[in-house]
Amino acid sequence: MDQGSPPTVAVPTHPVRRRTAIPEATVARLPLYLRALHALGESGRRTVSSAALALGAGVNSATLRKDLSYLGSYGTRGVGYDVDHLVVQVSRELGLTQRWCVVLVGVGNLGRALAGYDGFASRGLSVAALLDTDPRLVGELVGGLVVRHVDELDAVVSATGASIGVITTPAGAAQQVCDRLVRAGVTSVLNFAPTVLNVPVSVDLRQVDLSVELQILSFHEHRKTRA
Amino acid sequence: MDQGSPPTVAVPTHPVRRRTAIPEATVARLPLYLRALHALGESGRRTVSSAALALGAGVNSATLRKDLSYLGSYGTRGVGYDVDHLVVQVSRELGLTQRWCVVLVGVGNLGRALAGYDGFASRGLSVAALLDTDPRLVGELVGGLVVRHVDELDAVVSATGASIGVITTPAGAAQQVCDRLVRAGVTSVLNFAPTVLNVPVSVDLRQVDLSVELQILSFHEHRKTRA
DNA sequence: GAGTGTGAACGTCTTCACAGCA
DNA sequence: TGCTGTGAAGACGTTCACACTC
Repeated sequence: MDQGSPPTVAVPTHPVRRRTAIPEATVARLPLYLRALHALGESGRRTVSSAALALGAGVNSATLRKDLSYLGSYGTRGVGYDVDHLVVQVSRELGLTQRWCVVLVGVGNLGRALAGYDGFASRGLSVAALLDTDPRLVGELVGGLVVRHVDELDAVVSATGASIGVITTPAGAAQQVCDRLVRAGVTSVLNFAPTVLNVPVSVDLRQVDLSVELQILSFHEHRKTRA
Repeated sequence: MDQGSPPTVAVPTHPVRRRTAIPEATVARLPLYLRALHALGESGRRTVSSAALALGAGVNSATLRKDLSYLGSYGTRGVGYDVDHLVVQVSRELGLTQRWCVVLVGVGNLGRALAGYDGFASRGLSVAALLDTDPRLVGELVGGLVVRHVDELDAVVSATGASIGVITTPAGAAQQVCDRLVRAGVTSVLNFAPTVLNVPVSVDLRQVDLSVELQILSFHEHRKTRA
């Protein structure tokens, strides 16, 4: 996807490319494996088979084995995977062995939910700053952080070295906030506002629309009633 | 997928099957089209081309045309699609022309965010009840609804005729809540708790893990630093 | 000319099935 | 024997390219 690859047998342009690139679908499942592995570790399991781990992550065991094989051969035939070792490997692959600072813009209920979410801190992600435009919120203490005004965005990003921005503002403000984030130096954006955002190609963007999920369920409910 | 289809030319077992079943990937995009169409409608547009609508929804225009062709031929060659008409067609396909009642369990920040989300009411989805176990929350007014105790779940589902349940509890409580929802008669579940849930095959289940998205971004950030 | 609808090509993802190793 | 690692097959999804229509 980076270099236009010829339609013949894939010859790496750069001979010392680690392994084959990890498929996006695999990347999206690694966090699920990590979650399941943490749960297993806490329950005292030292080792786990692909079947058991797949169950805990809610995927097919063949899918899991193939996914893990992209990272390397970390299993033992006849035995399974060492839980602790696999946690390290998956974490490393996801870049969670280093801390990523996150700035969050929009301190509504969703913003608060994310700011107070344990799942981040326990992984390598820490919410370093909360920003909003509402003067009534600025200065308030939310999840141990003082809410700052959006105008301080540049200063905040510089000071924290944040590279990831989360947008939990209303849809109308999202593009403007996004532009500011990008200008401040953020290179990845997670958008919860129900709008399509435009970013430079160098910036990674992910969109999450909570209402989409419910509408998909509506479709399936609808289908049931006319079967 | 319902009937085991022979590997030869697909002959419908039931001759009066409406059209070909709509792919899941298409279903997942229909809400995006609907959102873009509503935005266009509010800005006064009467008609829209596949290119323009695709831009507003953040997808490729060929993908959009193919998606819409699954619903029928609602476009006019050389012109485009009638905005209002398409809103009706997409809404109908998603089952949003009827109201679906949703019960939400877990009135934390995320629960409140969802309860107060405009995007539901404006579509066919209405949050009919909020439930929690915390006695301090029970009785409180949140988004115009009085929070009820989870023990009232059966009564609430019966009274509202709710068929969709949303779980925004901590992970530890999710499976138990899910079981209760299913026993109460809910046939679709949307789970935000970071755990894999087990449900009967007759129940539709969707999982959303907010931390997964950030971990995916972490992966991409990590990849940038070693390029 | 403008823009939809769609076969065909292409790419990606999943699953099977089994060789190979502890 | 038990379970991983992986080629091969198949299902699925996307994109191209163009015939067809207004």
